[in-house]
Amino acid sequence: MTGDARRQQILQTAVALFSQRGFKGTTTKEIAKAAGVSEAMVFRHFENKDALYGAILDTKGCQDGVHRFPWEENDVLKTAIEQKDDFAVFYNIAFDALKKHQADEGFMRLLFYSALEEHLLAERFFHEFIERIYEFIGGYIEERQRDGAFREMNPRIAVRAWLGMLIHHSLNNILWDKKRVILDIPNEEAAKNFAQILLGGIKS
Amino acid sequence: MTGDARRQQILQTAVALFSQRGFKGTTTKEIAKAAGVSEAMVFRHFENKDALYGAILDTKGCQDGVHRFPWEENDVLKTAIEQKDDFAVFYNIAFDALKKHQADEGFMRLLFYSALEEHLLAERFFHEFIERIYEFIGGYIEERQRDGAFREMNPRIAVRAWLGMLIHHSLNNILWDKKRVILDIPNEEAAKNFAQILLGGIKS
DNA sequence: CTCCTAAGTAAGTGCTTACTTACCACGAAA
DNA sequence: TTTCGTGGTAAGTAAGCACTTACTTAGGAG
Repeated sequence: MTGDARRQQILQTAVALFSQRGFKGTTTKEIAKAAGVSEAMVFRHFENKDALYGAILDTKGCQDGVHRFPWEENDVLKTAIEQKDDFAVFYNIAFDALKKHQADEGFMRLLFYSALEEHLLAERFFHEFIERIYEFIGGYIEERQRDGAFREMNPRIAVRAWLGMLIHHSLNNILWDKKRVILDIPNEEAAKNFAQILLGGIKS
Repeated sequence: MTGDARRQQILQTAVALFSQRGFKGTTTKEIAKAAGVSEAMVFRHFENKDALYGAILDTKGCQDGVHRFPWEENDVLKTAIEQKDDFAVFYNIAFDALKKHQADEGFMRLLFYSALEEHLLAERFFHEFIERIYEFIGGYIEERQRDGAFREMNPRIAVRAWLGMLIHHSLNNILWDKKRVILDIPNEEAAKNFAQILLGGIKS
């Protein structure tokens, strides 16, 4: 196996373990064993445990789908924004996000762990990704306020409420209500209802 | 110092440390040092590290104010519910919750840690506390739907959206945006805006 | 004064941790 | 045929971990 392939493999193995047990709860020995190599190989490819964790957040953050911005690649959403079809805009943002959260539970757990453990790389992720979400969605709301379509209010509070619905719903599904005892609905229905609630709440 | 007093003191010290660093991230030596005793004293009072963690979740979950229900002790909220003053109901629920989250950051962090670590006491808390919140707020919404004040929809989705706004906002303040870079608003304003958004979104 | 108990500790124990060293195998180029 | 870079490991090391042992103190009862 080439060095690069092995590096990738160790990385993937580490994602799975860190997301299940957290940073402190995962040992380098476990990672090596799960990847089918000796512990020394882990340290040949990554300077130390921290660097491995950093590399995960780097590649996960940059390459994988989780934090590409939906309005940069989702054509349905792009035309909805151009046409100022408010329901379609928020429905598609929600549907897109819920789908991605569901598809990458491991990364969600990882991010949550690193926020609790106060890893500085979690901080970086939030500043690079979340701040831009507030800017983009907040910007759209501001534009629609100028159009007279939405009422006057701090757009960032609306974004906070909106992301709250989405992220909290995913968090429930991943962490607290895995069996869907309290609420068991498909993503389409959640997206539709959340979009209706938000729009009803911020329209003029 | 009496045995009981020391036990309580070790417990409190451990809460602070576990909530900051998680279970695996906290050593028994650190707990002992922070409590000003030798490590052996920790193990005299608690059989092992796990038992110490269990004792924390027990006392925190049962005795402290975090999970008393606001509609059982907040008089302003109780009269608002009787008079079906929808804004006052949701404003007070929000204000109460945000205040409690802010006052007990440590317990919030502990709960999230134990959810990630899949500690069964987190599960117990969820079923004893969160399920009853869905029942109560969901019940109120249903009643107002029968009155014709709220539109037809699954009340639990409305509750999910509502709790999402509140919990996500607290989570942001505790975990991701401690410096309030993205959004810096007092609890009153957050409660007011969230209540307005929800009510606008579910009214007939 | 003696004995007993409860609060307390210094100094371990054996195991695990992150990380290192010194070495091997093998295929391709010189 | 030698040489050399690359992918790989066995066997460490020092520090840190949860937990224990063997001991000391202090106060109160007989």
